[in-house]
Amino acid sequence: MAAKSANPIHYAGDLRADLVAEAVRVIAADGTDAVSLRALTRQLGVSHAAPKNHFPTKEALFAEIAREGFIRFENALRAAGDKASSAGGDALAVLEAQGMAYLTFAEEYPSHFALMFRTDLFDPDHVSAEGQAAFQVLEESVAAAQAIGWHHNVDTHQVATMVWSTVHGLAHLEAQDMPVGTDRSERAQVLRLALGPPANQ
Amino acid sequence: MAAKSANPIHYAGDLRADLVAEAVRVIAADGTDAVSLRALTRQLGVSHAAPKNHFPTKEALFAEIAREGFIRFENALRAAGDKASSAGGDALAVLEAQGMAYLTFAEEYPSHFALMFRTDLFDPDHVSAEGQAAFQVLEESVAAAQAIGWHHNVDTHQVATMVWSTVHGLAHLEAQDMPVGTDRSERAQVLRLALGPPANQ
DNA sequence: ATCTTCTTGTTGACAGTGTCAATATAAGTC
DNA sequence: GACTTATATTGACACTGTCAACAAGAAGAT
Repeated sequence: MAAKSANPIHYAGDLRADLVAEAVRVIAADGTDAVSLRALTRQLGVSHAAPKNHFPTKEALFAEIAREGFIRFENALRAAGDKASSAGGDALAVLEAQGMAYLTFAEEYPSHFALMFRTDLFDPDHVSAEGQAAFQVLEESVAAAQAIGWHHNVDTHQVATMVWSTVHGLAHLEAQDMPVGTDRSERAQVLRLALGPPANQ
Repeated sequence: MAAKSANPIHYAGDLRADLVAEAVRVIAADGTDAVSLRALTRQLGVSHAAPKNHFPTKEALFAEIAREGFIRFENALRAAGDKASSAGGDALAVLEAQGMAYLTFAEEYPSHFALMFRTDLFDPDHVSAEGQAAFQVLEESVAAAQAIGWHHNVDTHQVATMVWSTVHGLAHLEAQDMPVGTDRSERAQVLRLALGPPANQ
C-alpha cells in the first residue's frame, strides 16, 4: 500500500543525486541542450520546482556534473598512471597510459566530458580547482618523462600542454563523431606518434 | 518619408544573411545557447516567424553557420599553406603554418568554431563534405612532409589525425578559456613540439 | 492586361521552458 | 510543545521554437 502516496512531501530517495543521474542519462542520449529541468522532474515524479532546493538554477546542475567529471577524471588519470608504473613501465609508458585513460574516460563518461569544457553553460570557477588538479597529474608525468631524457630541454608546461591538447583534441573529435580522424582502434598509434620519438632515439 | 513603412512586406535587405550575421554576433558574445530566433527577429525588426522561410528550423540556421565555417576554414588552411610554400618554406614549414592558421581561425571566427563541431546542434551530414575537404588539405601537407622524411614510415592518415588532434585540442581549450594550458603566446612552440622532431634529426 | 503562382512576410496560437513567490508539510532543535 | 529549518507543491510569469492561416507584392503565363 501507499506505494504512491498522494502527497509525498519528502522525496523517497536522494533527489539531488537522482537529478544528476537523470541529467547525465539525458545528455548521453541527446546532448546537453536536451536537458530540461521540468522533464527531469516529470521523470522522477516530483513537482517542477522541486530541483530549486538542490540546484538554484540549471547552471548549478551543470556545474555540479562538470565538477564530478573533473574529479573522476583526475582519479582515472592517477589510477592509470599508478597501474602502468607498478607494472614496470617507465615514465613514458606512464604518460601513454594516462593518455589512453583520457580517451577511455571521455568514452565511459560522455555526458561529463560533454559538460566539462562547456564554459558557456556554467561558471568555470566552479571547476577550476578540480581541472587544474587533473592537469597537474599529467604535468607531473611529463616532468618524470623529461627526467629520463624525453624532451628534456623544453619547458615542462609547454610539453604538458602539447600532450594534453593532442589527447583532448582526439577525445573531443571522437566524442563529436566527426567524419574526420581515425577510428578508435588506432588511438594508441596516434597517441604514440604524439609522444614520440622515444627517449632512446 | 516612409522611412519606416508600417507594413514592410519585404524586408529591406537580405534577411537570411542578416539572421546569420546577428546569430554569429550573439554566439561570440554569449555562446550558442544564447541564440534565440525570436530575439534575432526583434533585433532585425521583423516578425517572430519571418526566419521560417529561410531557415525552417533553428537547427538549419546553426547548420548553415557551421557549413560556412568549414568553407572559410578550408580557405584559411589553403591560404596559409600557399603563403608558407611560396615563401620558400619546406613541407614541414607549410604544415606548421597551417597549424597556426587553425588556431588563428578559431580565434577570428569563434562563433563558427563553436558550432562547427557541435554535432548535437545540427545534422553533421550538412557539413561532412566541407569538413572532409578541410581535413584533406591538412592530410596532403602531411603527405608532403612525409615525402621529405618526416614520419615517413607511418600511415599518413594516422599522422594527419595526430596533427589535427593536437591543433584542434589546443584551439578548443583556448576557445573555452580553460584554466589549463599555455597562454596563446606560446602556441607556436607547443605546435612545433607536436611537429617535432625535424626531419633532419 | 488579367490571371495564376510563388515568394516572403505577418498574426495568432500552442505546448514547453526556467525561474520566482507564496504556501504547506515534515523533521530537527530548544 | 513551540520554533526554526529543510524540502516539496502550486501557481504564475515571460520567454522560447514551431505550426497554421493569411496577406501583400513579384514574377510568369496566357
